[in-house]
Amino acid sequence: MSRQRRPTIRDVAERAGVSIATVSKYVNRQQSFSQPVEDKLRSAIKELSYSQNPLARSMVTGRTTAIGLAVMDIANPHYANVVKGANRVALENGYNLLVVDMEESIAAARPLLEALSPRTDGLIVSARIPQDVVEWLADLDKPVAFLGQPERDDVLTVGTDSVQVASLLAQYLVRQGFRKFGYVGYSRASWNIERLRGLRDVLDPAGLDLQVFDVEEPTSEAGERAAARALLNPDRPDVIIGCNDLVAIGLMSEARALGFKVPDDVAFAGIDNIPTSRYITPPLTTVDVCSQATGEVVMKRIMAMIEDKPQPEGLALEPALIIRGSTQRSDVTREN
Amino acid sequence: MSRQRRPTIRDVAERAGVSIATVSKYVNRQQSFSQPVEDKLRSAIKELSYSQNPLARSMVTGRTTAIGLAVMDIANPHYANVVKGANRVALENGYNLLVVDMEESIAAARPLLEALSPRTDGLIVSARIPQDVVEWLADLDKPVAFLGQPERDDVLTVGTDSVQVASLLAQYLVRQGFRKFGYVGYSRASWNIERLRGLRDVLDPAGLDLQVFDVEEPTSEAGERAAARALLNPDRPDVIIGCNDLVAIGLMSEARALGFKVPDDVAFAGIDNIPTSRYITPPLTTVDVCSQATGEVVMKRIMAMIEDKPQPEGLALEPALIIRGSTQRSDVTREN
DNA sequence: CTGAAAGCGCTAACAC
DNA sequence: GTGTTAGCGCTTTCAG
Repeated sequence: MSRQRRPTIRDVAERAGVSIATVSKYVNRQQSFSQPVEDKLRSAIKELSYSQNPLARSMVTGRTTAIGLAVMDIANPHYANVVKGANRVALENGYNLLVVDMEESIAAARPLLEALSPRTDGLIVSARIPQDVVEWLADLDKPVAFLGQPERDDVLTVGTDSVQVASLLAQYLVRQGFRKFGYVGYSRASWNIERLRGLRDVLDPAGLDLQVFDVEEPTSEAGERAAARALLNPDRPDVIIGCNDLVAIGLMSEARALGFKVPDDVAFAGIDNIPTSRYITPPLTTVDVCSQATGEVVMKRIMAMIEDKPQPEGLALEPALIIRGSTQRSDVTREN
Repeated sequence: MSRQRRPTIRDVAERAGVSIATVSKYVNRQQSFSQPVEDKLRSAIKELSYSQNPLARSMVTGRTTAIGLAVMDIANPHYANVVKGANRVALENGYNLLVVDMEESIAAARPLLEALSPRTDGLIVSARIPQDVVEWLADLDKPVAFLGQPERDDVLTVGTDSVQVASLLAQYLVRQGFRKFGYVGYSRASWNIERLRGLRDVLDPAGLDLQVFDVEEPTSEAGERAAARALLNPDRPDVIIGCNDLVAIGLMSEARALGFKVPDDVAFAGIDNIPTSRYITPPLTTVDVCSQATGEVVMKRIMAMIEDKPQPEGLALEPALIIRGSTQRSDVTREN
């Protein structure tokens, strides 16, 4: 019905009897105007219900006031919370956050980012992307920040330190008296090797055993499928660490289905501290990686880059051990 | 360092020794070329790692090949899964999905959508937005689809029928022998009244009691806070339905913390069938509202609108009852 | 099959 | 204060 061409700046200029430059300046509040001109402008804009075309504007200014955020899997609550944090800060500062989901697909990353990049003033990207894409991004005339573990000095990366996160967890578990460790990792993730190192840094010196398993995707379903491998062997670990909470939840669920008592037969811990980990039985011990704060910090940092301001100080992300029932055996003195 | 301007079509043309028109046609695969030209084009593009600027393209074509999706809360797994479904279909068909989070904030909707709209060929919007924004969207020169319950005939809405969903659940619970019902709703959501009606359609004729409570936000935390109100009264329900799984999970968790046996003292059910509902204890009975399929369907429909094709057939969304432990009392004969 | 040229809607000098 | 004009990077007639 009312489906018609959007009015342009030229329509407004004609109607108000002024030049298009004047309309542009008015719309962008760039100066003051004589009363008659201002009145005509206001009514012309209202009558046509004109609004700026941001695409055309971006073409000439080179700015979009939008920031892109590409995550590996929006269905992972960790990423959803990163988005939450980033979104809030973006909105508070007059930016729009445009989120795209890469669906854990490395191959799709490049075209997705190519399409996203020109629509934004800056890009926030999950770190687990191929090196050539990282190069391409770094060469881009556009601020880029990565989510995750720093790998290069010349790019900004925000996230908790994976080595530290894993060590924190391992130290606690050692103190709890666990002796045989299992780690169910996701070797396709860039942080996997760091987390493994964090574990080994603690376990190796103590001479403790670590069995390593792998999932094909970092989900609860994959965790469930991996459980039997880790549990049904004579040398079964007495505590199993999932590379993230999702995996740990799947592992623990399947362990219980197989008849194991958690944590007495086998204990479980995860990493991330997603909301669900509090609600399952037993509640999951994990490490809070500050998902939402990560989003906030990366947003603040990329805004500083875009606006050529100095990087804000005091934005450190401190991972925190969250002790819950999944690692607190009844036969062991509890800490804390 | 190498921060330079993105290469333009002109750079490619120059390098390949052809005109920009030729480059454009090549990039858009609009015709075939002589072997030498094709070779030069390919290598020039590769060497410069050129990619089209979609903004400039949109300026002239009027199309963006992007579709916007505005959700109320990306941290709600239901929406995250809608995004998943929509994203997959979009990608398969050469569109980019741009997601924005409205953070459950009605006020923020309008400006967010105004910013999103011109960047897309069509908009998918969570239905719970103010009427004036709906009007504005409907008058927009752009296909729009809503997520949720149909409220107007002149706009496309995709989602499972909330009345049906609630009735399905109520019928089952009645068959299970429950007599005193509780519903913890979220009155700010447009679907709340429908869900309540679906419940009443079944309970009223049977002369069964329904106590209604409300949460201030549809989250597990709010569910936890609401639990005491619903449980600590002499006339406590024997089954409590959360308006969604998140709320139900919070309710059930707090009920257990208060010492109630679930489902024997009090049973719980939710709506949505989010992944977590399978992993908690006891597993949550719920109704699958086809979150991911909703995203797929709405995407297919809006693509049809954008491309002026007839609406695809056979895309009905059939909600399904998912029976789990949270409503299966040991003293009652189990069905199914 | 290839190229020249006219814009898409807007902003940013630069004149007046 | 206001207007003129030259593009932003690209597609699209229309010639050749």
